[in-house]
Amino acid sequence: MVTIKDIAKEAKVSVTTVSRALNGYSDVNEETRKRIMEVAKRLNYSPNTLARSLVMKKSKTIGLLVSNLTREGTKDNFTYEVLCGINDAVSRFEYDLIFFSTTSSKQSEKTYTQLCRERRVEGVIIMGIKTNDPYLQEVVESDIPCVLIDIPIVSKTVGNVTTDNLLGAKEAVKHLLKLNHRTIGMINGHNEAFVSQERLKGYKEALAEFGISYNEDLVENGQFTEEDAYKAAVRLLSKHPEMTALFCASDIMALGVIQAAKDLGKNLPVDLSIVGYDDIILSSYVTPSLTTIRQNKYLLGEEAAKLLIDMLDGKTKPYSKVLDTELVIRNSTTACLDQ
Amino acid sequence: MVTIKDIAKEAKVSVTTVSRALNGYSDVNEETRKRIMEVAKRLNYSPNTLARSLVMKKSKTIGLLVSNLTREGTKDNFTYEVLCGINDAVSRFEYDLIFFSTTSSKQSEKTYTQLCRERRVEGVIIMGIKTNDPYLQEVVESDIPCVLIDIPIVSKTVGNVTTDNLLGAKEAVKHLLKLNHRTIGMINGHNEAFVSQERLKGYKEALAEFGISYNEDLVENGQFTEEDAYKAAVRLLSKHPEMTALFCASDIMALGVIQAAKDLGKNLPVDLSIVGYDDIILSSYVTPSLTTIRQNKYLLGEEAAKLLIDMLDGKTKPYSKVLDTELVIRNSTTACLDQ
DNA sequence: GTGAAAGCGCTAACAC
DNA sequence: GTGTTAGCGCTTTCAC
Repeated sequence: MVTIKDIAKEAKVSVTTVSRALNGYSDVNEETRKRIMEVAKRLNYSPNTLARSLVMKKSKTIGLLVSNLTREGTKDNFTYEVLCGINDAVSRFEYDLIFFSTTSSKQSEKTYTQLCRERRVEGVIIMGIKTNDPYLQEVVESDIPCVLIDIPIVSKTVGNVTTDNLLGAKEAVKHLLKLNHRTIGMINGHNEAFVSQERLKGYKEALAEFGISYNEDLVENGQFTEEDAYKAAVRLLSKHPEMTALFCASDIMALGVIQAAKDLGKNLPVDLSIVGYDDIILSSYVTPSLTTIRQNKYLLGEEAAKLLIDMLDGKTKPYSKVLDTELVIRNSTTACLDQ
Repeated sequence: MVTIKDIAKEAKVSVTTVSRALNGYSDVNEETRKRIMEVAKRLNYSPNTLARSLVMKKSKTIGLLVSNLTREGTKDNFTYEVLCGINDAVSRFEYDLIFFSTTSSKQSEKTYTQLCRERRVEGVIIMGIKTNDPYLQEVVESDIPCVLIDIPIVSKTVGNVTTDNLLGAKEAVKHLLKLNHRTIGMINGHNEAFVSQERLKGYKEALAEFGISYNEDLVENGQFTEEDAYKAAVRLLSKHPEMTALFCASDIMALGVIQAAKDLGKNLPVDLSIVGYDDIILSSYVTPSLTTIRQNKYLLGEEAAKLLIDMLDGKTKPYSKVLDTELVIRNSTTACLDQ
């Protein structure tokens, strides 16, 4: 492998000059620069970023920690789309992305800080992590710049990007309320997700605005999975036949709910209106097509990467960026005719 | 940042001994080792892989070149699932994955070899690349170990993993032939994909087996997109009203074909049987649900990573691995009643 | 069993 | 404008 030493020898200059010429410093004679460039090209030289990073203490890499890069994420295109956004932004700024392959078993062996320091990443983007993940505590205490996706923590080194989950959920439920529904259930995710907490708040606020008191009996957790949501829906609908609408904290869960309702002999959407959350591809393909709250997942990733890079460049202190959501009305919701 | 030098000082030994102790060499006194380990832990030491890689000339990283990590890939969960497989396998073998963020504009500035050498990756996995991509030629000539996904090239340093596209397509078309269809069209991808060439061969072979001569007028390219496939289907179905079945080289395209057929007033599947390829999630959700050829995308990624790592470990020479496909029969195909 | 010393490929004072 | 030198953090002969 050819090094700057080889170039130096060939061009009859010192390695310093080669380094300076290659890095575009101004204090190099135009002629020598040209000669050096020519030699570098002829020898097919590639700089060794490992060596450079070692001395500069800058690796130009961003770590990516995805705790749910699993086949379950396939239906839900969430992770993938966020990834696209991150990748596009990161590449625009000449950083490379290193994928930390972390399984829960490995987490116990290696701490978050170790993971990052070993690879000398300059910053980290984290997604899909639960609020009770042991890494999270470390992230906050660590001095490694980091941007969290969907976890509203801000510290000296930690920023985050998320969508407005409270408002999104509120809008979803208000949509149902405006359609005259008065007994509205909710299938939430799980308690270890900030988004679930926020979406529950939104649900409550919407009800309150319409003078309806909150009944915790109408809310169940579906663990963000189709199967659990199916079961939760069956329980909820059996126990509360008066329920005319259900708000689900994710489209995947709404899929399970739709199936449950069908299996219970419900005629959708007349017997039951359903609103999802996310706007995944499948939403427009299920029958009935799903009314939902759209999150711009690509933008979520892009903004996360941009925020992190701005932090790394010292252009900004960490902060919390909240993106808008949008109600998408399809065929799974209709006016309530009861009473 | 604490280094082995700090540990050496603290433990009152030389850096050599620290290095040996930390790396589990046998020729270190048990007591010294224990002391060193204890100090390392107390100082919260993390090894610097950059420095290690520099001297060892092994980076324990695998490059990932994905040329279509775009939002268009969202519908099609292909890239995502392959990625999951790669990630799982790679993490099992203690490698990390580095994502080369390559846009076509960047490709012209930096050659494939440069990209790899700069980061000193030990090997590369490439997917989504077209057969006319300028990088491909380089890949073959380069001495960097590489595994291609869905491109059947083998060289001294290049292996590949793919599914049996010829057989898959053949099975798809034979399924239609057995249902008594005799005028079967095909919407293929584009000529710059090996899989398209193979699937076309499979289509031809199936027809030949049933004594039907190939008519190129019944085949159009749909560029692997829903929109182009829609247009191609409209053209094909208008020009050939006698056509009773269509084989599509991807499910995404089949989605477009279904829409086209509906828009032309066709009653599916009675008026037109459709077979797709891939078995994406949407396939079971569209109406009618799609008969298709299933590819195990996760396995594709997993096998690619395993092959590459085996090559890196010198356990095997590069070779071509072909995975099986499976016909999944749903509601978009039915017996032909014509004649 | 342990240490001194060289070197991986690069950048950056500092001198000239 | 260019070269000398030191050093980034680590591994690895080689000698003791």
